[in-house]
Amino acid sequence: MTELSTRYSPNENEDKWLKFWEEKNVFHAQANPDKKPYSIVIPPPNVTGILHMGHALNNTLQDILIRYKRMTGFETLWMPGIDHAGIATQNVVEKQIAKEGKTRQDLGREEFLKRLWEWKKQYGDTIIRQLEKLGASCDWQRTRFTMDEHYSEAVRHTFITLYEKGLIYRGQRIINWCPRCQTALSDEEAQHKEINGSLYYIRYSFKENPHDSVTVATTRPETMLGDTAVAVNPTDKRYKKFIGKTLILPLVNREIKIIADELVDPKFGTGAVKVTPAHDPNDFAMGKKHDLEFINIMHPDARLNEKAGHFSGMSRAEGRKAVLEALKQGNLLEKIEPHTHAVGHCYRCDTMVEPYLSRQWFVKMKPLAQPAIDVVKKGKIKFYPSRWTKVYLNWMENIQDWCISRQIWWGHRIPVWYCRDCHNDNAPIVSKITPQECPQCHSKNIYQDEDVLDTWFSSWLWPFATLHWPEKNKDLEYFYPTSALSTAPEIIFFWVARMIMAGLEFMGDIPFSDVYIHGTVRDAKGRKMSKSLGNAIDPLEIIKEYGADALRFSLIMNSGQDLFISKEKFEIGRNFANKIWNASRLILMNIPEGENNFDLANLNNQKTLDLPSRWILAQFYATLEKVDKALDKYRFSEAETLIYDFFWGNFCDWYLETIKDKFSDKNTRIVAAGILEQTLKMLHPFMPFITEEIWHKFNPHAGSLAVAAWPTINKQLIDKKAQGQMKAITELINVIRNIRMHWNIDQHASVECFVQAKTENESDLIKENSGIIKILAKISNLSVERNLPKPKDAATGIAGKLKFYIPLAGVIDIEKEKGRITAQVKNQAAAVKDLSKRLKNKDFLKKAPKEVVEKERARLETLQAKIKELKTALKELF
RNA sequence: GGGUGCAUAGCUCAGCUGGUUAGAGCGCUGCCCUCACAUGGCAGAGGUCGAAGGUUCGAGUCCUUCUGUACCCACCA
Repeated sequence: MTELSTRYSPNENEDKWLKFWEEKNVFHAQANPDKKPYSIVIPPPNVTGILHMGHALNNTLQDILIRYKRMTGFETLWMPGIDHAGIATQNVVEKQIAKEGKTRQDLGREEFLKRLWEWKKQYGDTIIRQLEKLGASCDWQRTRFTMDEHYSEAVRHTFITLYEKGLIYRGQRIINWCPRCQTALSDEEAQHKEINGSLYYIRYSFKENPHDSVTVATTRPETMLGDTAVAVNPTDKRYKKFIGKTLILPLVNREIKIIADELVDPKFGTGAVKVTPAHDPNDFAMGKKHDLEFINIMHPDARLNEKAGHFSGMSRAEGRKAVLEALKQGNLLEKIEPHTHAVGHCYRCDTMVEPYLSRQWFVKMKPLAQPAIDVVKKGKIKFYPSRWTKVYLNWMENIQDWCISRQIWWGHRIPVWYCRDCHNDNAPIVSKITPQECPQCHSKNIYQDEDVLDTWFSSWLWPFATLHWPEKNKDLEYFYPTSALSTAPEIIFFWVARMIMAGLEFMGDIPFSDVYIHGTVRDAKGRKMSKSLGNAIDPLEIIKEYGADALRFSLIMNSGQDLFISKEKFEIGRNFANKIWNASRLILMNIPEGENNFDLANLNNQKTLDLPSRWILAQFYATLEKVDKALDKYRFSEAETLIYDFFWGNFCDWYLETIKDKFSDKNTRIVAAGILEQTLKMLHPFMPFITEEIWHKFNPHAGSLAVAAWPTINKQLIDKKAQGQMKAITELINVIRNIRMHWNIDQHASVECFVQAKTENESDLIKENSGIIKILAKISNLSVERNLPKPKDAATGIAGKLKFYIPLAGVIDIEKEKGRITAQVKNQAAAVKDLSKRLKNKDFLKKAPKEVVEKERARLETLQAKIKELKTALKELF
């Protein structure tokens, strides 16, 4: 007899098991030649991160995989770690020092970095602790940081290797510039958003003939201050005669030429385009081609600079207003049309990105992309769900060079030095260690590149740099390539694609074979959950209130696609945990102190077990088989639903209800406790805490359930006959209950039941299981006869092939009973009609598979028999 | 401008290779605080599976078109 409280309270248990797991070191992985490796690298959360629902979902998914594989005998490594998140983290600390009224420039680089490291030390492991609370079974001893010394070396090594291969170069190009963060961004970091803007039509007049003009259309009138040409399509008849003519740029009075370029679409706007080579990627290309002047009219913070004449000093928005006003004054603004277009925004601060001409470092991507395309096309790497394959390939096939330099301070400094004496801008010193002098002129007057590398330039090494690459070692050899990667769809380009390229380039092998892409967590209205919208549900709050198991279980329940979350959705997990708790409680209360070997293999002679036991064993193993299959295919919610339905719908609702008075039987105890134990194992990856808790109630001296062996399928115990027989019994009980409810029989009152069995088998089945029927349907006296006259004032029930009577003198109303049965006849009639029609169809008989025809025929017979019985019952009422 | 999802009960979603009278949770109705659990039990109501065509003996499931909706990508100013 074990005393447990009637409600499961997760908080008392969860911390206890966290400590237990840590003390027993159960999540630690070591290269072990006797086992197969299974490894996952965590998508490293930002060092600024706090746990949100997306993390909770993604890390639960990974934990399910890891715990499942650990229990099925793999040496499992789940590598945890944190990303330094360059821009994001720098922004946080900049805000912090802003409160002191200072900027990073005030502090200077060294002092600012000191503050960043202090910040990292203080807050850097917040999210790690939160992931632990979620139950994530990472090998925490290995926790990595993308700016660890080892890791930084890997980053430098990578840069140098690619540079030497000619895959990294420095170039003057138009890049995405965030005027607020004041750094370059990659194309992926500029996120396009639809803007309802305007298209402005501006007149540029000819130098020769100031009364005549060409009208250009632009969405960004302020950039006209940097125009150095107007372009038209060479085939455009309207403008052919003007090519080569000179225009006077309004407001600036610069002479600019009309050039011809097929980049110009004659159908857009007026067919004449103003060309601003320093502020637009297309114009930049034309500028190069036609040898135009590049006039940068902006400061790095997007204020107009001295090149903008008397507009200098204005912000881009003010500048636009002022330029438009000036144009209007000069009657140069022909018209304004509404126009929506997509504009890039900084993915960190949401500021509108400026296409900006500057000198940056780039990675040449095409050569890296090709092998990464091949491995996916060949199926060496598979995406789950598979539709993401196309998204990946499409991006890879159109890949652009990657801008990797950032004008911030927090990150991996670019390992490049320049010499002031020989001005080697074009032959920089690229070195893993800080050089002492210029190798050319031996000058000591050298300085390092001011910039740092894109955060993703370190993250793309994650699957192997966390294993101390480039150093050769056992772990790297054993755990690489990793097995699976789970992440959000928006990370495919940033990270997944780049890891595949890096893995192939540096390790010569894929970084993982399976990529699982999970859904987006949204609120009940379908909006993305975010702090700024104020619609976020804090997973920690759910853990506090309902427990980590409930959070995990509820999140996975509908994780097949995007999740629409509201607080009530977590009740399903809480309720299920409570159900598990109470079912365990029932069993524990009925097991003698000290009895603890419930190995199902110990059941002597399984054939002699009673029907419910044979049935529940069959149901369990059938479920296990399906759960295995679902997990192997990354069908998490399906696996979970299978266990839920089995445990609640079969084990609790039926099995436990049938054995409440049979706990004195040893076999019953073994089956009940044994199935529970096996279910706990099956459930452990989903709900690690409560399963561990109950496991130890049954096995007080056992080790962690996390390292217990996953149950193995015993196909012999999937007893089809028992499943069929139990179905007949439960159906009988259901129909009796229905009749009781229909006639408002007091729930505590017992009734009599007379069953008519047509065969010896049926009769035996009912007799053997009369105990269950009596308890579950509240029957006082159950008699089974081959031939049975209808008792007086009795209700008639048909359950499958069985007909039975329940005497209800004084309760039953003959007219109402007629109505009840007639409704049932009607209910079946439609199906009978449909079936017989199908069975008369010659094409169906000829073309459908035999089994299907047979099945339909059998169904029709059963239904017809049932209707016949119902009709007889109706007659008997007269 | 390309691409990808989704549309099934009042709500949120299952329904895998086409084959019983389409399922679950929540909500709703009725009855039960029965000694595992009211975070519970039992019974029940509720669906012409977005629309129109097509393939097939047979379509929620496959194909085409359409409508609505969500998201992703893209240097037409």
